[in-house]
Amino acid sequence: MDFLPLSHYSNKFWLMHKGDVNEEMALMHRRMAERGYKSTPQRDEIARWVFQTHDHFTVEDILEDFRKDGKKISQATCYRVIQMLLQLNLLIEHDFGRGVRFYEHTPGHPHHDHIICNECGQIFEFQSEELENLKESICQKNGFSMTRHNLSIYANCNRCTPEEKAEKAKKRRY
Amino acid sequence: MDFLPLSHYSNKFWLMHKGDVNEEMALMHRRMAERGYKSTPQRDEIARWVFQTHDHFTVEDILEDFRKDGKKISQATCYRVIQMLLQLNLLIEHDFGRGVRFYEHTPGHPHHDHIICNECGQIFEFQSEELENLKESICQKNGFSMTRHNLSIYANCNRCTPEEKAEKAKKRRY
DNA sequence: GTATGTGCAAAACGTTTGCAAGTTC
DNA sequence: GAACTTGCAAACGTTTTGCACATAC
Repeated sequence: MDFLPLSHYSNKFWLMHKGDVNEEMALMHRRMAERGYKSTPQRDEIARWVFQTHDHFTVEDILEDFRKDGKKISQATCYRVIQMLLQLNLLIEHDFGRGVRFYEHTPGHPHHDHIICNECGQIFEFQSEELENLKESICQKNGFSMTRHNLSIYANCNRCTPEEKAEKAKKRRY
Repeated sequence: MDFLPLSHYSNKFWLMHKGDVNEEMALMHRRMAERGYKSTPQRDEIARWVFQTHDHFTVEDILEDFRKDGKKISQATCYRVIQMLLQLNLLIEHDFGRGVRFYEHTPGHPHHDHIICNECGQIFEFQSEELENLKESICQKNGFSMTRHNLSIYANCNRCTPEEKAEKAKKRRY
């Protein structure tokens, strides 16, 4: 069991991957070409944002940043590009039961599970080989071929003080 | 690892618990009294439906059955009663990423995880003590006190033929 | 030039809420 | 009779869609 260095505490781990963004863009363009998707400035702009973000994000997060930067890309396009990235297997979708869909890009981001703090809303990631093997073997034994899985553990973290929790909970939009 | 006899194949397992409905109603009334909720015909009617249903259901499922039976209970009330049952810990909520919330009642229904078939949409249940222990130990080791968790495995089942899958997929609303 | 993608506004979806009227205790 | 619950319709927040215009190849 390994806890990844978490983007919420420090995103050093992921920043080491910064150089990958161009690689991921190239990968995307290859897959787009294969499937007949055309390359457009909007798609590139959104994809670059996505590949640069090493955290769980919502569509609103993208739009907010674009508004701040004065970039005008419509909401509809944004949703459509996210759908495309999902189709190209460059993104995965999470539903943490907060009424919004969260996304994270997959290239360079190995499978992991999530722990969501009930109190402060922070999303933590962890990996457990043992857990992965167990899931796989449960499926195999019972005649399922697993395509993806999603373990969300809701818990109370001991990472912040009650005061910090209250403050973070207040700031949470979702 | 045990596969429960699944309500989707046969609900014999759960039907054995049929006699519990009145017990569950009594439990609900006790908890309602404790917390100052008043007893109303609508609450009883909805609760009875919930406790009689040994399957994953949506609010729309309840309303549909009531419409069929000519029972007039408003949508708003239905949502409100579900919220109450959640508060009373008689119900748990699942989000299988289909845009609707699924519920199942907890009394007499031990914790289990889910496998959702990508092709036919059926929801299967299983229990694994090993898996539960592993989740618990991961949390403990890392300073989280787990309150609940949610493992959804998406897979292709081998339970029905391609034709049946196509047919079931067509019927799926969610 | 044709097929595809974009932006806008409107619709769709499940869910929640404000309020007046009705019910419970 | 005070407090709570209901039903209706309207509002909500996120996501999707229809359509006219623009762009990519």
